[in-house]
Amino acid sequence: MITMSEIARLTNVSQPTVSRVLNGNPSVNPEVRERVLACAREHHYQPNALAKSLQGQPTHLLGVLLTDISNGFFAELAKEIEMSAKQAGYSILLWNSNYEPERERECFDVLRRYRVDGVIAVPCRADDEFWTRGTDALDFPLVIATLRVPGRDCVYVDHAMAGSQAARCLISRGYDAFAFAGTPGEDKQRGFLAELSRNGIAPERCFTADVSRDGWADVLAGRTASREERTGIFTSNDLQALELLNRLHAHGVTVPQRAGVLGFDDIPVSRYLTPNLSSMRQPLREMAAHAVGQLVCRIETPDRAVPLDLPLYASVIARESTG
Amino acid sequence: MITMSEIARLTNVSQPTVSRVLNGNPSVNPEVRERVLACAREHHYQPNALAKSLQGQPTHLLGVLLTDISNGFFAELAKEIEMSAKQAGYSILLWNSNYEPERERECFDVLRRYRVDGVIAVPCRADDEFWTRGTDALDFPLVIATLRVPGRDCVYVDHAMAGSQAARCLISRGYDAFAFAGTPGEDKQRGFLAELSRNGIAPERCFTADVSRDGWADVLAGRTASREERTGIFTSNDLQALELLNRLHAHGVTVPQRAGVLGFDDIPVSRYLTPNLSSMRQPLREMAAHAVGQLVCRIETPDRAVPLDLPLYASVIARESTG
DNA sequence: AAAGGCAATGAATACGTATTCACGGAGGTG
DNA sequence: CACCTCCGTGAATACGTATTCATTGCCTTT
Repeated sequence: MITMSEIARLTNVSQPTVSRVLNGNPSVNPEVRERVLACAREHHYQPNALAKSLQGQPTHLLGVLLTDISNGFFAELAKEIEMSAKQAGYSILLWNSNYEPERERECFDVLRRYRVDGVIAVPCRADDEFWTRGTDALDFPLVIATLRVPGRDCVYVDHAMAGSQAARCLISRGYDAFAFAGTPGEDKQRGFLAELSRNGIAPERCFTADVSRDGWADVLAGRTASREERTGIFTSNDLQALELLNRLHAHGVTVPQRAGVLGFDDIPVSRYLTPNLSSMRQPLREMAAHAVGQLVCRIETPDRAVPLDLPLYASVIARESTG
Repeated sequence: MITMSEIARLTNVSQPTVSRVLNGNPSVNPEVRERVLACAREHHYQPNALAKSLQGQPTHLLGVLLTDISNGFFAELAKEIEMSAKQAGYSILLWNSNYEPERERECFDVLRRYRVDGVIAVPCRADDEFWTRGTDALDFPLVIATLRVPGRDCVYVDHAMAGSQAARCLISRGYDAFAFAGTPGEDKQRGFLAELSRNGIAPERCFTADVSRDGWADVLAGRTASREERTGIFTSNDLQALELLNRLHAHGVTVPQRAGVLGFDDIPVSRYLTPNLSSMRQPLREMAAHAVGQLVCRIETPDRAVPLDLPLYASVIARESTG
């Protein structure tokens, strides 16, 4: 691959002059400029980004650490991040933690080796001390996406609020019993139950199902079938909603008449199901754009301002499964 | 970030000695080695990968160029590639072409700037001359994934064979009319029709639908409803299959009794549908592993051997929708 | 005891780039 | 005509690392 010195030799100038030409420095003879540019074009010159960074120049590399890019949600997020980053002139070094905290540590070592200018990360767990405490003396700015980590720059969706929105949606559709399917302790569950209670729904009409137990969908569907009320069910993600729809069908519960189902994530297949799945959509593009924006801002003006804590809001996409 | 020279200063040795210690060179005093290692650990030293590469060392960076990572199929592929690469000691520079050939060119410029050791690419179009011809004098090894590009290293799934397998599957289930839904001219379509013909199915019992026309699913479902035969339908991907199931349901066609549906890609939701969607699964992990393996091989022994042309085979996952 | 070999180490250099500094010449001013 | 300024240019250097080469001191061999 051709270098500046090589171009300098071919055009009978010095290497610094080539550097000046290629970086648009005005103080260079127009005739010389043309000669050098022509030569560079001819040989498809591309500057060595690595050598540049040795001069203290930024690498224009951004680390992106995800839990699992094969998950459609993160895949979409990654795409939006990549597009925003590209627009800002940065390239993406991708790393998958596979939900293993150990991999997260490993990732940081590698990213430091490549001298990335900054990192956008989706931690496995928001309460891991590696994220809350251990990264104080970091070598680069870090923005957390998807989760809220107090004290750090973070951009995320307010899941408690989403739970609350979900509850309002199901109430307004006339359901009179309610269930949440997800992992116990989730913010969505808290928000969901709180909103139900605020609306005067008696606790005995509110259920929760733990999706980490085998057969949860069957149990929940059976319970729904055996009751008189119309049950509005909110699930923690769309795949769970699909599984539930499947079991409800098996138990003869008609959707949306006897039960309403509201998913979360709005995966692409939702609109093709019978009935179409209602879901909640996270503002992925905004999340990515804000994360990259904040990161670039930190990179370019590294003063110690207060951390950004930006909650965004999901929106209900009502289709057939909620009537 | 701490450097070798800094460590050298702190431990009263020379920088080359530090280099020797950190690279496991045996000819260094054990006592000195311990002192240096301790210091490096204490300061969380990480070598500057960029400076290393200036010495002609490999960057251990792999470019990965995809059309669209938000597509679940490529997302899964990306994950497998990343895992294989990580295992081989390489990191991933990710780039999305968004199906725009212009972006592909742009990507190569950037990857050259970062001096990647090699590239795995999924081109927008296999017949683009950029891939078939323009990359002869490339600065790094290149392996094509997913598509067959004659004359280049490539690892892909044999779609014609997949079409043929699909036809055999549907025939064996007792369907007596057949349809393919996809883009005209696809290898899958060719293989599908050829196999039907080989099995003596009359051409008037074989249809094709062009999914790029609005309402194709409705038309195909209507046609299926109006005929006497049981129709076995093969779709080019699972999302199309879902759309079709939806329309078949609307037209009162029961699946799998009156029509069978076989998708392609085996996206995760397939198993939650009612009825469960039968599909064909591409060996993603093998594809990724072979692509990375071949690439690493080219990187480490850059002799001009004949290009690899490795077709892999998809397999039918029979669920309820094909009876 | 002299010669030879080896182990441990440091000095110097190279990689590709940006930057600082110095130099020469052209132009202007007094 | 002497002086100063500014423009265009090249020489030298720095960045962090690996490598080559030279040096030192010690141990073995004759």
